[in-house]
Amino acid sequence: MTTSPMPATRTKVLLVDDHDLIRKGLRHAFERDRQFEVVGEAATAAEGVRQAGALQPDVVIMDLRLPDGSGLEATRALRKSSASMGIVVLTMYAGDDQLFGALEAGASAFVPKTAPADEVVAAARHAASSPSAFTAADLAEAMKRRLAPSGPQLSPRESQVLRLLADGMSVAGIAKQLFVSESTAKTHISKLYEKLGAANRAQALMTALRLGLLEAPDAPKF
Amino acid sequence: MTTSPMPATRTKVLLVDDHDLIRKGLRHAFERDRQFEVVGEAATAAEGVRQAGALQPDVVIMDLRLPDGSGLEATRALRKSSASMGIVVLTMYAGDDQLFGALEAGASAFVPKTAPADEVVAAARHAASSPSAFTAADLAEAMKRRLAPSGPQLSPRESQVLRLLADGMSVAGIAKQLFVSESTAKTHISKLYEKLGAANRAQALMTALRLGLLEAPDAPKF
DNA sequence: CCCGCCCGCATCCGCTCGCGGCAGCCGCCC
DNA sequence: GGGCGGCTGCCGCGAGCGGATGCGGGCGGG
Repeated sequence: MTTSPMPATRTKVLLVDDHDLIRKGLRHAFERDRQFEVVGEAATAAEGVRQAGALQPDVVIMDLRLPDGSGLEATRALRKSSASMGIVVLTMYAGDDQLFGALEAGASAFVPKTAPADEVVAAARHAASSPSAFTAADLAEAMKRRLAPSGPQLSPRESQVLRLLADGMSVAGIAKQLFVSESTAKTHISKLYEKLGAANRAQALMTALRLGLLEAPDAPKF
Repeated sequence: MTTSPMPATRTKVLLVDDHDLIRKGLRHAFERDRQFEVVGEAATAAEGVRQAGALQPDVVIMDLRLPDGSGLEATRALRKSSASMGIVVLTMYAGDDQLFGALEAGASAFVPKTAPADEVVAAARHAASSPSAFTAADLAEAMKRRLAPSGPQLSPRESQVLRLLADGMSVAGIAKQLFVSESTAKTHISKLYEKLGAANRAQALMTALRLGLLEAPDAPKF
């Protein structure tokens, strides 16, 4: 435990979040603690990585949802450039399955934005001292979620077929796309049905969507 | 324009947002301005309405996504109890179509959380003086989005058929469910394809999902 | 009043789909 | 080495699907 105060050099913090309000909230929280010094703010992943390179912060507070791409990518980049940097990942949704991704990307801690501001500071404190340490609870939960249910495993071929089915392709079309005979395409489709417990295209697509095996069409809301 | 400063009595502000970080950011922003005084914070819609009744704030900052229901409901309730209260609606997503809903519910302003903190304060200032005034830009955009594209209109029967298709039902099954002949079911399906520009079930389902005509299966994320 | 739309029903036709069965190839594990 | 499971590939069959077209009734707006 680094319980001893650090009078000379304070822990440098970089805030990466596209919401100005959140950044200001974080800054407010950190500035109340004399251990920390907020050395920069960034609203995008790219800007965050750039500033991290320039400012060499001890801890980065990283939002996962950023306008120019995933905060996971940025986290990966940061971890690659520095193994000792503390990276606290913030996420909007508490039950986010991206926890697992954050772990893989090399985050040091994972805090939902619903948590009180103090908790972010506490996580940052912890991350500054032991940057590669998720809490046991975090790990346990992530593992439980990933390993237990793990829907049906699709072969590469089946995944391709699934995506083509989602495009409304016919058997003939799929066969052409994959350079195989129609019979083969049909076999793949049948296997797909079997694994998904579906009896036809419609059920297969809906089930695949439900299991996250297929990218949701995600309307532009108009 | 109430440009004159208010030395005696300051504008009372109530913050309603389930994220502590955001609340702290807002509080920070408002406390820098001597016109305002943050008189309360609430993390839920119910608590927000309760505090609004007790504290009688001049302006309420209201998040739309709250744990115990929509901020829209709370906004409606507040507006019902007081026509003169300023209500600034905050939302996470800039292009949120809930802008329209916020307008209907009686909000005074609409600010995305990506906006700089100052803008929220500015909106609150504006809302305090003219609580029922959306900006022209807000209105124009909401109208444009609502009236212009408005995807294909499905008849009630077609919507039913669409939902049954999503369940993987066959023509015969659909006919039985709807107590009509198979011919009729087929007719509806054909009409559906026509309206959705689809040639088969798969395309119809994906298009319907993309247009928001069909509830996404939305996995429990494990 | 007529026109357009939604609903319901029907027939014909050709094509596609989904199913069952079969088999070669590869990697893994005993 | 031999067995086994998964991926890939192929065939034929019957049922279901999609397209085109026609008919009628009810309801609402120009």
